[in-house]
Amino acid sequence: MRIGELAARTGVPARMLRYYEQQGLITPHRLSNGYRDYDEYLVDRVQKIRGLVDAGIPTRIVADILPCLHQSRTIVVHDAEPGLRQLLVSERDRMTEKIAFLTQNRDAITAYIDAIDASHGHTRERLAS
DNA sequence: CTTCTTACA
DNA sequence: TGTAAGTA
Repeated sequence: MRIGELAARTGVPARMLRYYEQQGLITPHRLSNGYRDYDEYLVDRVQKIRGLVDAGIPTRIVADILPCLHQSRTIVVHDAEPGLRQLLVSERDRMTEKIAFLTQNRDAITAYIDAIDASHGHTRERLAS
């Protein structure tokens, strides 16, 4: 598929798909006309990339983690590089901290939303969200 | 009409 | 990340 379809199916802008390619996160083939040609499995791969990046993981790190997520759910590690393990451990810890941080913010926002609902009177129904 | 690259904001 | 330009 071409970039437009992949963008639509993943929700990731074509601009970012080209960017991911520059970062070495994905390597689509090229059509005779020069257009990028993405394989089906890249849909899943891009969604995983977006998940990692959205979690705040720098793309350079994502590039290291990606090969571990080799398509299927089974994690296949070819090279058990010692440096990578340590890197991932520290990244995971950062994720844990970030999750705690986000959890606090989410709860704060929830409280705020409740306050808004409360101020709008109890007779009004909330049909929209 | 979609995509490509490069470059600027 | 969005957008403009000039192509293929």
